[in-house]
Amino acid sequence: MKELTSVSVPTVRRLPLYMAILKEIEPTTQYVSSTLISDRLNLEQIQVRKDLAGIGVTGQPAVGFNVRELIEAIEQLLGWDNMRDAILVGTGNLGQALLGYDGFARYGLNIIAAFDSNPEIIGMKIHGKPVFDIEVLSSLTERMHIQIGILAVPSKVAQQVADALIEAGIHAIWNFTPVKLNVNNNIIVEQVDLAASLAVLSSKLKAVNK
Amino acid sequence: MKELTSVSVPTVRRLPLYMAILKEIEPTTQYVSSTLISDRLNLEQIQVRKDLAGIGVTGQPAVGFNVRELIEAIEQLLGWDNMRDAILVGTGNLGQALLGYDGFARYGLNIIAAFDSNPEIIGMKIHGKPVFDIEVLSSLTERMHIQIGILAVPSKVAQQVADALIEAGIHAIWNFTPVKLNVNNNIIVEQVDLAASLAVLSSKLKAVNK
DNA sequence: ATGTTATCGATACTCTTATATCGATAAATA
DNA sequence: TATTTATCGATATAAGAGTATCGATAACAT
Repeated sequence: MKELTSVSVPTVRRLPLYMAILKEIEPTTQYVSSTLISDRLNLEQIQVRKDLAGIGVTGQPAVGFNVRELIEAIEQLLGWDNMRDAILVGTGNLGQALLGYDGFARYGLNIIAAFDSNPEIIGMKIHGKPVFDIEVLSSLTERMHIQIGILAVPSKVAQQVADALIEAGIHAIWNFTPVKLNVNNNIIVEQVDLAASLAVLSSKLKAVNK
Repeated sequence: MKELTSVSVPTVRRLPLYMAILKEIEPTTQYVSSTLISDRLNLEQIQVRKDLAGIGVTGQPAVGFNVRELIEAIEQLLGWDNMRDAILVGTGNLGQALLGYDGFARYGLNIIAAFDSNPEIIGMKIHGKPVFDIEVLSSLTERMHIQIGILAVPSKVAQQVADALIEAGIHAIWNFTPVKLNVNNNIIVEQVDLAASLAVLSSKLKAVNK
């Protein structure tokens, strides 16, 4: 169970899918084949096998992969084995929804607080999480060594708030705005681009309709 | 302005980014260069140019692309030129947030109603949108010829609700669950996979930290 | 008027990702 | 015990996406 080169992004994106299946079958199954996983996900068998090889686990010909071993390897690679604290900026619709989503814990993410600039919201709690003034961002992040910032602010201020996050010591930004952020390349940015996703849906629908 | 082959998904995903810039400069600018766009988005100049060529617009050497023409081509390709109606299923945290997000209008999407199975919510309005019983799904979708369904239900029932959506005549599913849906290939599925996105962020952070 | 520069289109190349093939292994079956 | 079958690893091939190069064009500056 060693990792030689870094795992590709497409592979990493599929790992949570594999994980869901593995967790489901774990109680009753000791070995799993790449075929079983690929069938359930409508993927190619060889793609699953290559992904698993990529994360450093080896299977046994004619037998399959050890389920427990796979789970541990993926958990370790994704950091789901120990919790990471994060803060969220922007308590609009989306920000509030993310604060209330209890599924992140399963993925090792713990949002400990939110920040906003609206005086009417500062000091309140949303889904049990305190909302602080964006101005005091760094006091919390630095004291608690927070590395992850979730960006859920309006587009117009996205870049500016991102800069503030980095200034406050954040290393990784989960960007829910449709803005391509301009940051140093030592900062990790992962974007959830709803506009892009909708564009794909929409263009495919358009292509079918005519 | 003709489209020869279908535009690639990566290209489509970048179009909204281009659009934001085009809309911004439109009032004051008639021609735009691929360099200007690429600089503002930290992309390669040639990638922008190839994308624009891909959607069927031609520029003028030494001059650039006509801004108005670009906007119209992209709007047409993405279907932003005329509104599409959609329904949403699942009024948990995420569902409610999507109902309240007013930015979709800009992308030609209009959520006209929500559906849920919880009797306490059925009959209410969320962000001004009515919530109906999931059981009466088809009566609305068929009457109004709705093509797009937004799936924001718990993972356990995702496949089952997707089947119900298709049964009710939905052609395209915007899937916010982390479940890989199993559908006929005449049905369009576009997934917003937060688990996958978080996995990428998390693995990159893990790689940096050691 | 002439040269320089920014720009595009077309073609070629590289890199990453996905898929196919084949021999080896061990379980299950005849 | 022999044969079939499902499975893996390794290597090779194909497909897709990104990037580089070069000649042509027209605006701008000299």
